[in-house]
Amino acid sequence: MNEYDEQIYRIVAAIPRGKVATYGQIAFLTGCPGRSRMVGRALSHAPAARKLPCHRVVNHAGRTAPGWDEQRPRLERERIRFNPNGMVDLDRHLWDVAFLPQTSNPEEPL
DNA sequence: AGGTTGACTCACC
DNA sequence: TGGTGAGCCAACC
Repeated sequence: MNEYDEQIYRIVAAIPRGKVATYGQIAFLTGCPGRSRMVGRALSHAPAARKLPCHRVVNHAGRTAPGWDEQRPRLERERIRFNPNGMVDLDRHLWDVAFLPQTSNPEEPL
């Protein structure tokens, strides 16, 4: 695994229970905004041994990953709400790390 | 080497 | 809301 993937995994591991993050958000936190596709790829290849909460990552619209039917039940198990259209209610559950003070380092796990 | 493919996003309709 | 098209970039034919 390369350093960039490691960085992504660290950030994903820091997503709190009951919250979700978007691929773009994570790409931004790695210092490489615009690389959301790379985030998706890294997560799709994430080793199971890491036991990452990758179900807490959705796309910018709140849609869950295509072809992964277990993601939604997992989210609902943490009391995350879905809109009638099948999207995560981002207004309610989006990880608000972007609003943290600058003094905190989002790349450090909590 | 060059075309295709994605767990994506944005700007427009 | 939802569709489309362009930009994106590493992995994979």
